[in-house]
Amino acid sequence: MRLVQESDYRFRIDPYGGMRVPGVVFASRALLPDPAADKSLEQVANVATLPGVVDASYAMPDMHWGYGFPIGGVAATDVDAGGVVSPGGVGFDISCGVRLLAADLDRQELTEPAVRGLMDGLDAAIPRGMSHRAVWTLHDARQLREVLAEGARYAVQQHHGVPRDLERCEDTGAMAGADPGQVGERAVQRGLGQVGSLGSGNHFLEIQAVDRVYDERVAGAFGLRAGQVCVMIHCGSRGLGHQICTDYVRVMERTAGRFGITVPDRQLACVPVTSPEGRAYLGAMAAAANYARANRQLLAEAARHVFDRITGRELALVYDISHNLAKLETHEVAGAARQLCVHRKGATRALPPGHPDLPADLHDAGQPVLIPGTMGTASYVLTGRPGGPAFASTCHGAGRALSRHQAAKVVRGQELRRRLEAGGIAVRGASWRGLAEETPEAYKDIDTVVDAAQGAGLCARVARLVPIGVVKG
DNA sequence: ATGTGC
Repeated sequence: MRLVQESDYRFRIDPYGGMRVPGVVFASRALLPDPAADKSLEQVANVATLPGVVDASYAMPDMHWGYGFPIGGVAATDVDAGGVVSPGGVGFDISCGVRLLAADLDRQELTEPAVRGLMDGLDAAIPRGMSHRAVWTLHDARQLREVLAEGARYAVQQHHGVPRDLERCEDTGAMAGADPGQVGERAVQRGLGQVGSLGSGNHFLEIQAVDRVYDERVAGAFGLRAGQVCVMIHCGSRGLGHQICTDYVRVMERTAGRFGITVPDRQLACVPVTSPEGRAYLGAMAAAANYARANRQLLAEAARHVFDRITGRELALVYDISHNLAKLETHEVAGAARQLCVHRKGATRALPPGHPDLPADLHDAGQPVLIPGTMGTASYVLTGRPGGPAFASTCHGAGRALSRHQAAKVVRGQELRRRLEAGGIAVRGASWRGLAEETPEAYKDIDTVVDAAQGAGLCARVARLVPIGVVKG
């Protein structure tokens, strides 16, 4: 493989083997993965072999090794030119994403006892880890179908939220094309008892404060100001999305050959978007996306109740955006508008100012892009930039540098909690082992990743947030 | 990420 540096934050992999387009990696030299330990550059090249792929197989600065596609990967296929959809291009945690809420409260107003009260309240109110608890217990599969079809809209209809919330959700809270009938029985069973639960791994709910504002005008449009207290929620579609991914990888492994498709890695199993199997996957995937949105809506409501009880203040939704999704979008390719299936896996949509899909009050500001940091480190709010080079996409987080196993050997959970609390960050975990696996040393530096993303022209910084307290899945 | 593996 030949990796050519094109500019400070852009590398090109020239086509070789079956690659139909080049690979493009947006990163500084220091952020590039170590090929001895991480095969994600090879994965960028593998993705470039997929039928119908256009422009390039892209990777964001937080890229690392994933299932088939790299995490931090963006690839678009031309729907009307035999373009494929691949579950590995979305990931197991379908529509994993981030929701940010802003309190009408400044950091200085938040006393020590209030922080403790909030953290204890959230500790009790936010189901997480491997427990079987959730905010909502659905009556039956019929009610789950409503969640799968209508997402956060259904939660708001059921009075778990206010209509304004939906204006600040991607796709106003429900992805079109969701087809609950394509969701298998096992996925349904796993999904029934998990609406309103964080899960584990890198999922969290944090109380944060706006540490720095880079663009006052855009931050103001997003409802953010320096010193403001916020709540960030990072979670996905739990066992339901995982089961859907498992089921459809299996279906596509069986049927890809029927369409004459061969791939360099069986984890890239895919079928044409327009095939019955492709349509079925996209219908089930959109249903899982809606499940994840309802999940975040319910957890936000739980946090609102705690904030109201302890501080008497409200939480306004800034935005809710996914970073694991395939979407049918229109983009210009070689001067012509084409319908594309844009896979973003560990990559965030970043609509620029003026984009027609933005709500009217964000027209001049662009889409809020929410980047969750590692436990104990900063998170970012960004916005899209006109003429962005990767189908209006940017990074999604810090990106793992050590495996879970390696991370757990670096530090013990108890010690990590003491360290964070000594640094003024309150911690409410789910398990000591889970905490240790998420130690900041196991991740790349978020500030460096965001520098590279902005330097590559993918996005622009709006605000930096720092943690006050973390409720860890 | 995941009732953490075939």
